[in-house]
Amino acid sequence: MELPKNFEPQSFETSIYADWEGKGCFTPEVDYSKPPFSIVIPPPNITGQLHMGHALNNTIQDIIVRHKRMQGYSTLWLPGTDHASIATEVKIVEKLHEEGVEKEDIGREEFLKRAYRWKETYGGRIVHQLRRLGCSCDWSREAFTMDERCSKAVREVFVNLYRKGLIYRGSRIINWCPHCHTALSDAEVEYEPQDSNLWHIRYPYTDGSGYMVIATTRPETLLGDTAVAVNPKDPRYTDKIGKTLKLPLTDREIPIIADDYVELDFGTGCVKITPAHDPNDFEVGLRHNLPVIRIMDDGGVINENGYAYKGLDRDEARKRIVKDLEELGLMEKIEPYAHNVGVCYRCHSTVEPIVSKQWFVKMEQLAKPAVKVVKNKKVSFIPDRFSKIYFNWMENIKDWCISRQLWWGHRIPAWYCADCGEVIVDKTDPEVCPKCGSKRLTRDDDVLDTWFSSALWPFSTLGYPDETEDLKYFYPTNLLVTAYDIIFFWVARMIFSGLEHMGEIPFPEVLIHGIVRDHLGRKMSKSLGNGIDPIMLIDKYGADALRFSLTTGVAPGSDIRFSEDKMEPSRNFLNKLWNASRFVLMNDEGVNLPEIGSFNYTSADKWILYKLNVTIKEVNTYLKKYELGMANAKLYDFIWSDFCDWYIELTKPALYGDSKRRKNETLAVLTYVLKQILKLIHPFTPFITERIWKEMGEEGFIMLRSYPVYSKKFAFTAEYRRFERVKEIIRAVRNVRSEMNVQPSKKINLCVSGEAENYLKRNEVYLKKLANVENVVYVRSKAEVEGKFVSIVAADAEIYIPLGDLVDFEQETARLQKELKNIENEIRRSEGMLSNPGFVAKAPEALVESEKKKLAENRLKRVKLLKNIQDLS
RNA sequence: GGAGGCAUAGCUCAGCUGGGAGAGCGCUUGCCUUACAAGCAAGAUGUCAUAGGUUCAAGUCCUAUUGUCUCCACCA
Repeated sequence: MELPKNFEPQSFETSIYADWEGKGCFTPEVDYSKPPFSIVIPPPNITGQLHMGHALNNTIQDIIVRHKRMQGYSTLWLPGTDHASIATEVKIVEKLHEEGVEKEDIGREEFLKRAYRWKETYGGRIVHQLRRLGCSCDWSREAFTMDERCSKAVREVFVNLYRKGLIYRGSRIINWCPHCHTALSDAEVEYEPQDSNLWHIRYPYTDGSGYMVIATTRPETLLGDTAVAVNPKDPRYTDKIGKTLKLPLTDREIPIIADDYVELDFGTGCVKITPAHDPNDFEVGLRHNLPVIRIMDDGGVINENGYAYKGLDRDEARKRIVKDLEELGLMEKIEPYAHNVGVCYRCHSTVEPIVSKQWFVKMEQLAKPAVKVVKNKKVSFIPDRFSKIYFNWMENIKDWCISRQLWWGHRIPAWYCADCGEVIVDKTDPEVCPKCGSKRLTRDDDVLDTWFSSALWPFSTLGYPDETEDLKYFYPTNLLVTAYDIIFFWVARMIFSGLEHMGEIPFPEVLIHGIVRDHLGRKMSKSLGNGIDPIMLIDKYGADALRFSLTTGVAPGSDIRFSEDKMEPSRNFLNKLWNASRFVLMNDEGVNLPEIGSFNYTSADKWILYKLNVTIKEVNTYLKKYELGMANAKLYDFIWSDFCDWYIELTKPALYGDSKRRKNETLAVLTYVLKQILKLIHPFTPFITERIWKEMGEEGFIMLRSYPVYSKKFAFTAEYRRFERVKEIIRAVRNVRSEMNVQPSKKINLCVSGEAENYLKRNEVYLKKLANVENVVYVRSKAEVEGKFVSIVAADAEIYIPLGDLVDFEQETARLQKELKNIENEIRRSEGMLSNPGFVAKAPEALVESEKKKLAENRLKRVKLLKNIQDLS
């Protein structure tokens, strides 16, 4: 039983993971004698590589999952990947392009073949990286949003929604990406600030009575104008309403209409209305029954409605139109103007609002119950403030555009009859038109928004629409863990989908965490090149160190600033744990240790067992609340400070002493505490704990053992407090040694008087070992102390350290004066509180009592200090 | 325009339902003490952004201000 001298996580992490996986440790049974606990992973895109965001998200999940598993839940962490329709298609198109091929050249079927091949090659990459992280996912249940199971669920849901009238097809204004050639949902549009101009253009009245000036940021859309609007209450234009204008650069005449949408105090108060290319204008157009003229094709090129500008790209058209207007004297002025421009979240091209025929999900009816379950806390966000973000979105939601003009994804299950025009939406592919019997059916070319299938993830992965055992046992899942940036995309949609299709919430809790930023607080991104590769960190420091770093000093929901230098403290900590374990193991000579509780504990034993017990309680409490940062801190402190710095040192006299019995009893406690420690911290650092566990002479894996729980048999409160006093005295002696420049190797003697004699006698061995003391002499008063000495004052003890020539009276006086000052400050504080009648009357009694006790002790200390100072002079 | 977060030691951040300011890194001093120098021991360092308020008691609760970040909306 011995560990290698050096802590080298690289040497064991991979094989331990393979061992776990091979033995089926991650695969839970559907077992009704146990409570279930399930989490579905936020499926990473198959295009992705593990980044720090994934590392954080999955570390959090794995800690919670491992804790629950050890607590005896039948625990399922269901992994999988997302086909990421648009992201993947963009990638594959790019790759084809590099080969000199366009997707249209090879056709849909061949394209999909290649896409699947690409998925086979790269889609598993991230899944293997999760294994490196130590994620205890049940790979036997691994899902993919486009696999058979999930696709069946998608089809089921689409057809059901369609039949309920919650999915419809219609011409609406949607966001169009001219680069990806597809529609986008509102959530897929990002806004970027852009410096542009506000062009003021003259639109002449048709009656020749001058012109109206309109202001626009998009002069090229002039070609599609079908009206100019003014506010009905605008006195400048009341007499103009109903007149017509000659639309420059065209042969069209357009009316002046009145609409409240126009602001009085912006621009000129006149707005050009382009229903086909602006969402607001589209609404205005509907109200006033205006024609809708599309002037751009799907690639952002001006079409046949664009007069002389036909065939020009939208940017080029803008330049030409501005130039032509200037030449015609129709450009009143050009003002610089900064505004936000919508861009595609995948390719960052400027999004073009256009009118187009698309499929939509009607949201109003679905959103209502989804808002309600969060309002009445059936689903809670942790931290709670994120529910506001959710409400804000859900309560202002518009219909969801779900069709995408892409090939990679779930193809919409709708067929059109060429003969009668019937639309057929069904769970099985139709052979003939049910209305006219025609066989000339063509399937809709579009695929569904990627998020349509992700919305079903908590139940599609468990077998929906079939009533599988998994679905019955594990649904609803227990928790969802995700970053706040996909609350809209994903969380909200899962909630209303679960309610609609399962009739039940998908999860009662949503744990929201922050984003990993770089050391300057910037988002880690490819374009900035400031990302850190988690796999590189794992190679260098080990997965445990990465996991520990990601949970150190974090508050729920807040962002993390991360840089590589956060890895060293974690690695050092694990090295500490490694070496402490080596210490325990190397002293254990394979003898049968006595059972814990079968012998009398020493004061130090009781102290550590008490502290361990408290730590167990705290860690469980924090884990239950998902306060990983706090649990992490408690473990760190207990292991490093209490166990390593104090307890291990305290055991050395017994381990190196003559009594075999004492040695074995001490070893029994050491071993017990270490095992508890390993279990406690296992969810955070699974590899090192499993590796050490293998040397501890236990059968099986630590990951399947039960998690420590608080035990009343270690409630040694009084003993703990007394031992804390011993520690205080040890610290004080060390301090004196240091301040008096006593050589660390030099042994000193202590003279003790006061009632502390009682317990110090019993703890002498620790005093001697930890403060390097030769002899402890118990005296009545300091008169008995020989030679020059320095003194330490406690409420229940006075300690004199004869140091002969090392003692400088002046220095010693100064030291005692400083101590006196501290004590007097404390006394003043206590007196202040206790002389306040409000405090005595209203504060909790226990607090008042402890304050009184402190005051009494400090007064005693003051008296002793004053005496010692007096005696020096 | 609307909503929210953050502001604590030189740096990065903890601080739960109010009750004597903490960690890591860095810094100073001394130590290779047979688990660990990726270490041990002893230290120094804070008008907890500002101004009010509530309370016996405020880093913690309330209000306002300043700075900063984010999300939503998107007025042409």
